[in-house]
Amino acid sequence: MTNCDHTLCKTSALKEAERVCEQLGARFTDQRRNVFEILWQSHKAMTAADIMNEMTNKQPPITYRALEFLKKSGLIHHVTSLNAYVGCIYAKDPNHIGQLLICTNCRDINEIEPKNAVSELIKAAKNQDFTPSLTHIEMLGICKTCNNATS
Amino acid sequence: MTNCDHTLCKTSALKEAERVCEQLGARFTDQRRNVFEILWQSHKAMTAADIMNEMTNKQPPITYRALEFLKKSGLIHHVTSLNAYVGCIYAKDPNHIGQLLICTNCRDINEIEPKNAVSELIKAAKNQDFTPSLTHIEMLGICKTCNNATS
DNA sequence: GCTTGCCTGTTAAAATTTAACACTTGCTAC
DNA sequence: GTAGCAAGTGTTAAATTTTAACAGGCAAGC
Ligand SMILES: [Zn+2]
Ligand SMILES: [Zn+2]
Ligand SMILES: [Zn+2]
Ligand SMILES: [Zn+2]
Repeated sequence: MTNCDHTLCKTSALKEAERVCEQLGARFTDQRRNVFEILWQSHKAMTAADIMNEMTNKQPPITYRALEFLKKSGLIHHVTSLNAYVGCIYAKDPNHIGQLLICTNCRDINEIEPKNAVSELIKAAKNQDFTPSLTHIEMLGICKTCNNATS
Repeated sequence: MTNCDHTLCKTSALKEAERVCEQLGARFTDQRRNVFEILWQSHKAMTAADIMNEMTNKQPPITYRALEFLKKSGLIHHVTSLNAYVGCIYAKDPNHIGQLLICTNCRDINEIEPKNAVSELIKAAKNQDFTPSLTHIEMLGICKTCNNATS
């Protein structure tokens, strides 16, 4: 997501977050907004500690509770291979499966949407009589920008 | 992997581990073997603590070092969404991408091999000029056995 | 105004992972 | 065979990450 109009990107994410909370009958409180805005400063993965350091109220439970809420609400993704977090750009679609291209050099994350890969996986799961509930797809590697920089 | 002849399964995994170490010019030491055999008692995900509890030498660094080695050597997978580990059944192929069906009820893991899903992902990555190095594909859900049990 | 449920603030503690460093072991070169 | 080296271990402790527990506050509905 290096080529986004990020001001716009962030604004619309905030709008979407408010809408989702409204719909869930939950509140988009100061703490939750604080975490959300910090994450949306960029598309880079941030650990809980990274986020906590930038928060107004820096106490661990505050941070973890907000992260937990945002994750459950589908507003952010937990990047399991880095144990970090990133804002979700498909929050509109609560059933989408996050497919993350994660740059190990700059930690920038590009969330893509190839339905094909997912449908192949679901097909394979069905073959094994496996009923999926939550899927993580994460590719670690080097992004376009970092690739160009080193060459 | 509920339908495997597990004695056989485990024996051949051990053979393979010895071969891989040989080839890497590394040693399959007592500690590494200890961790490996504990993991291969079943196809269930085990946390570092689970494993440590069953080891002869129960000191954290011993456990973590062995896990690190086995992971780097491609003999086990780190199951990032559970922060746990499981033996790899495709260790012969050092370049394969682990695709794990993880039962959240019994923690049993079925490693599958649909090349289609992977090739779709790689295609998508290429479209973004992203150079992948390590990919995690993990589906959490309910396995066949557990499904039948509850119905 | 009072209840009820959600959310916060605060203090600790538990769980997980890593650093540092001295020591041992197996191998190779002399 | 023995000196030197790299790989692996043992041990102590600390850093990092995550969670428990509980008291208090705030907003919406009766
Ligand atoms: Zn997403
Ligand atoms: Zn990058
Ligand atoms: Zn594997
Ligand atoms: Zn199961």
